[in-house]
Amino acid sequence: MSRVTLKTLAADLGLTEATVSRALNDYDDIAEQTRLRVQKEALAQGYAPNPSARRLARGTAEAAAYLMPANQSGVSDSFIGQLLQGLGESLSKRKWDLLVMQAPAAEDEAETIQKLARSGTVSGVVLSRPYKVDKRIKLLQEARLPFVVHGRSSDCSDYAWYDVDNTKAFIDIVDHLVSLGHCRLGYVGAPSYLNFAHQRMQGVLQGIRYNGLSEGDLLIEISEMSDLGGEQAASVMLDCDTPPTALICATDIQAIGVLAALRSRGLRAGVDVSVIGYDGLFIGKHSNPPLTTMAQPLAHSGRILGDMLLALIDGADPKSLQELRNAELVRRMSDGPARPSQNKP
Amino acid sequence: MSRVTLKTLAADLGLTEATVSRALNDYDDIAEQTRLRVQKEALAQGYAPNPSARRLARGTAEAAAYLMPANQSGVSDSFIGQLLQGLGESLSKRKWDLLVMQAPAAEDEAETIQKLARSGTVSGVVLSRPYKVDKRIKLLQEARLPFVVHGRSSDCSDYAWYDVDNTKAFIDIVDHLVSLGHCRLGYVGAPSYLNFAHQRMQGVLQGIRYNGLSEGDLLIEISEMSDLGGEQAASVMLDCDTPPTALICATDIQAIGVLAALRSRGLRAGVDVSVIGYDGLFIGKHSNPPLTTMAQPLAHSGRILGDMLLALIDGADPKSLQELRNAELVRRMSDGPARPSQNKP
DNA sequence: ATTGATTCCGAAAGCGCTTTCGGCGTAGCG
DNA sequence: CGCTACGCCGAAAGCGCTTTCGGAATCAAT
Repeated sequence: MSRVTLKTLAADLGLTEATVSRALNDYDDIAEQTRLRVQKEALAQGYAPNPSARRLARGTAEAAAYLMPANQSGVSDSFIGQLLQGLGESLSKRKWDLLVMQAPAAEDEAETIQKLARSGTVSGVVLSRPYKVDKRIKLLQEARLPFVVHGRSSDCSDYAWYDVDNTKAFIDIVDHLVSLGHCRLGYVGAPSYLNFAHQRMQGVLQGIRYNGLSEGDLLIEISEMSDLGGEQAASVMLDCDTPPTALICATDIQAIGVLAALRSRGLRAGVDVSVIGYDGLFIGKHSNPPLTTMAQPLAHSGRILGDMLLALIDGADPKSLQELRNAELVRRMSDGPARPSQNKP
Repeated sequence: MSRVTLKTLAADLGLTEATVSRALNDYDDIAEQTRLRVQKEALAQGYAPNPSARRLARGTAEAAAYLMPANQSGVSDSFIGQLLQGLGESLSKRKWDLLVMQAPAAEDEAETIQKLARSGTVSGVVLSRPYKVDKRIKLLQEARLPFVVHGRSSDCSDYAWYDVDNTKAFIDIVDHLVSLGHCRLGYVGAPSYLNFAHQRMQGVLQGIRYNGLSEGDLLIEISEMSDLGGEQAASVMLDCDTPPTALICATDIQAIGVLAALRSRGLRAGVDVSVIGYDGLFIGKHSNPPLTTMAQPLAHSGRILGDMLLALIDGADPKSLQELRNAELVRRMSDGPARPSQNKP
C-alpha cells in the first residue's frame, strides 16, 4: 500500500494523469460525469496531492511566512498565538500553508529574507513590529515579494500595513490624565528603534503640548519592555524631587512593573499616583490594582493581515491596503484624579 | 534579471546542473577546486535552491508542522510563542521549515492530519495538549508519520513525548498544603478530556489518600480554563457550609479567577484561604496577591521537542524518546498556614 | 453527405532539482 | 608500455504535478 498519486489514480480510472488533474481542479473542459467519477474515486482513495510537485509545476508557493519578532526581554508575547490563528484561518481559505520563520541572530535577518525571496519558499510575508527604519521592508520591496506589516515603520507610504494609531492613543492618554487634573507626568518608554515606541513617545509629547503643558512637566525614562524595566524606570522617577503624579507606560508589561514599584513604596496606584498602560493585555485585568490601559483591537488582526496579503497577491495596490485602527481606553483601577495635596511637598 | 536557478548557474560556470548540484551539496566526487568555484559563484549570484523542487526530487519534505491547540476559552496561550521559537531553532539546524496548522473545527482535525500525512507536506509533526484518548495520535501512528507529543495521552507507551509529571506535581501541592495544616481542600479542575487535567485530578486524589484524608475532605469543581471559570468554581465552594481552607487550581488562569472570588468576599488569599495554581505563568508574579504555583519548566521545551523529532526521523525508537520533567513549587503570597479558627464556625 | 464548431480527453513538455550510471582522462601498477 | 584504478564530471531519468496543444469524436448546420 504505497502512496496514492496522480498516476495510480489515473491508472485505476483508466484515464490520463492530465485528465485526472483537470477533473480535480475543476477545469471546465472535463465532462461533468467523469469529473464526478474522478472526484469520487480520489476521495475514496484518500488522494492528497503532493504540494511540492504542485508548487513546482505551478510556479507558485501557495504559502506565506510569518516573521516572528525577536523575543527581546524574555517576556513571551501572548499575541503571537492569536495572530497565527487568525492568519491561518485567512490563508486556509486558499489552502495556503503558513510557516513561521525567525532569524537566528538579529544580523541574519537580512539574509533570511533574501533566501526567502530568492528561493520562492513563500509567496507572501507577514512582518511584525517593524523598526523605525527597517531594512527588512526595503529588502522585501526590492525582492518584489508581497508583504504586509503589522505596524508601521517611519516611511510607510509604499506598502500594506495594519496598525493602531499609537500617537493618537497616547495623546488620548495625556488628555485623559490632564482632565483628571494631573500636570506632572512621567513616561516609561520603550527603546525607540522600535517604531511603535517612537510613535507612542511622540504621542505623549504632542499631548503635553496640546494641553498647554511644557516639556518640563514631563519626565521620561526609557526601559526595556519587561516588568523589571518598568519597575526600575518608575523608581527613578518616583524617587526624584518632584515626582510625577501620573505615569504613562509604553506597554502593559512595563506598567505592571510600575505598579510593583508603587506598592513597594506604599503608594497606591489610582489614588496616590495614576498609571496607565497600553496593550489591553489580559494580565492587566488581574494586576494589583487592575490596570487602566489603552486596549488595542487585535482580536482579528491576524485575519485582517491575512486577507490583506491575499488581496495584495491578487494584484491590489499596496497603498490601498493600509488600515489604521484606534485603541480604546479601558478604565480599571490604576488611574484617578490628581490629589490636591501631593506627596512630597 | 530573472531568477537564478541551477541551470543558469551551470551555464555561467560552464558545467552541468548535476555537477553544480553535487558541488553545492558537498558530494565527495567533486574536485575541491571546482567545488569552491561553484560555491563562490553561487554565493555571488545569491543562488537559493527552490525548496519545492528539492523536496520533490528528494522525496522528503524537510519540514515539520506544529498543530496548534484549539484556543478554547479565549485566553490566548502565551507559551505558543516560546514553543515555536524553540522548535524553529531546533529545526533550523537542518534547515527545515516549520509550519503551523490548525483544524478549522474540532471534528476536522482527523481530516487535517490525514491530508498532512498523505500529501507528504511535512516529515514530522509536533502535537500539543493531547486528549485523554486522542485519535490524532492514532492517526499519526497509522500514517507512519513521525511525531512527538507535548504532553501525554492515557496510553503513552508507544510514542515520543515530553511532559511534566502532572500527577506528582499535584501530590506535592497537597503535601505542601497538608503540611501547612490544611485539611479541607477544594480543587478547581479543568475538563477531563484533556489528559493533563485528568492527571492533575488524579494527583490531588492520590495526595489526599497519601495524607490520610478522606474524599469527604475534598471539594471538586470542574470549570473551563479561564479566569471566570475559576472564579465561578471558587464561588460555589466558598459559599458552601464548610468551605475549604485551601484551593488547588488546575491552571494559573483559573487560580487568578479564584483570587478574584476571594477578594470579592473580603477573604485574603494566603491568610484566610490558601490558593495554589499550576503553570508558573508570568501573570502570577503580578496578581493580587502574587500567586503561589507549581511552575513547569517550559523554557526549552520547544528545542527539546524539536530535537526529539529530528532524532525520531533519524530512526530513533520512539520509546527511547520519552522525557518526564518535574514541576517546582514557587511560593509567592497566596498560600499560608491554616488558621486555627476558621471563618464560618 | 460536407463542413464547421464544440466537447472532451490524451500526448507531451516542463517546473528545478537530485541521483544513478557510465565514460573520459590521468595516475599508479606491474 | 599496457593494465587497472581512480577521480571527476556529463548524460539522462525521474520526482508528482500542471498546462498547452492538438486530435478524435460528437453535434449542429448547410
